[in-house]
Amino acid sequence: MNTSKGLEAWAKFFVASTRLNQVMEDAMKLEGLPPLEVYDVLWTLERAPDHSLRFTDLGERVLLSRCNVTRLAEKLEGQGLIERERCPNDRRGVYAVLTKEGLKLRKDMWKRYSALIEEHFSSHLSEKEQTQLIDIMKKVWQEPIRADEKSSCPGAV
Amino acid sequence: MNTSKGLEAWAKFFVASTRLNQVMEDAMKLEGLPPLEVYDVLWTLERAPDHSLRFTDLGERVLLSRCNVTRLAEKLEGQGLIERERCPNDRRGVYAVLTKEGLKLRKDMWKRYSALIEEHFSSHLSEKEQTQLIDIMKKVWQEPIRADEKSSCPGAV
DNA sequence: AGAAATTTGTTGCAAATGCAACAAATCAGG
DNA sequence: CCTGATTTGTTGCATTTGCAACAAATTTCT
Repeated sequence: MNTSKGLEAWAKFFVASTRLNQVMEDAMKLEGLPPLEVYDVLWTLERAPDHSLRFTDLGERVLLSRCNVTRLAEKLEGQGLIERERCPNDRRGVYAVLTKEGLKLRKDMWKRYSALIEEHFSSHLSEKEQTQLIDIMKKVWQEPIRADEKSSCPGAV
Repeated sequence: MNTSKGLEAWAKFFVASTRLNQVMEDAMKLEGLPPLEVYDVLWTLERAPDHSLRFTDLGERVLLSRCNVTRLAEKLEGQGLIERERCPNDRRGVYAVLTKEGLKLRKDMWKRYSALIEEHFSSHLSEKEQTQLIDIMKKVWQEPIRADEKSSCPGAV
């Protein structure tokens, strides 16, 4: 059973993730790009079948509470990045559907975002270290398996 | 340069840190304990000389914006966890000083927090993996070196 | 010494967030 | 069917957060 080393690992992990996230957010904002949360939503929709997801599903994957999904969706719809569509089978349900503009913005954000990842993260690690990190992260957090999901592509935030 | 593997590493890193953080926060809240941000502040003060730090320094280390330091300090003071003390050398400055109650709460929180770290993080990793992770985190984020003593108290050399 | 620039903490305001209550729709089980 | 329980999305409310303006104190530079 581990004590100090495990705790030190957590501390370093926690600090690094917090700081790097902050650095990325600041850099994105500095160029007038939306926060990474928006990227996350757009990218999640892009991977989903028909570029659409029910609000509940979207919230689960993106880690937003329900009310926040409603409000964020409202805002994104106002910017023409997504559209709402009522679910035919379940009249409670609402789909968020990615628009062309949303797709374009996602790609534009990715240009900058991927460069930031490279600059502040990947470039500091050897390929071997990257592999090690991937393995370690897998052990520490396993995303629940979703039935749909297309295979990996750019930055599954 | 490398591309896909570095980006995958970032994605996994980002998701794991976000989710684990959420898990920990929820668990703490479930037991009526304050959020980890409070732990962070208390622990930062505890490590500092005389258990005290100027608001600016505190904000830098804990990653709070200035106004948030003021307000969080206000709240913690109301709960008797810290005290404010004016800086003698710089009449703009305010120190946040840890109280006995603050120290006690920090320790109580740590009992639970460390158990959560063990449960959700350390126990999933071998000692070797923990070492690897520490090394990788160091490469990816190096905390600025603080000239830790009364550094930011001007004129107090 | 004195004017300009910078730092430090506070405050008002607007936006974001979490929580709980809510109505409508669906589901479960007799 | 029918009643009660659950799910889904929305909304009101209180809290939190970030941003910008601000005054006081200090530093810088001439």
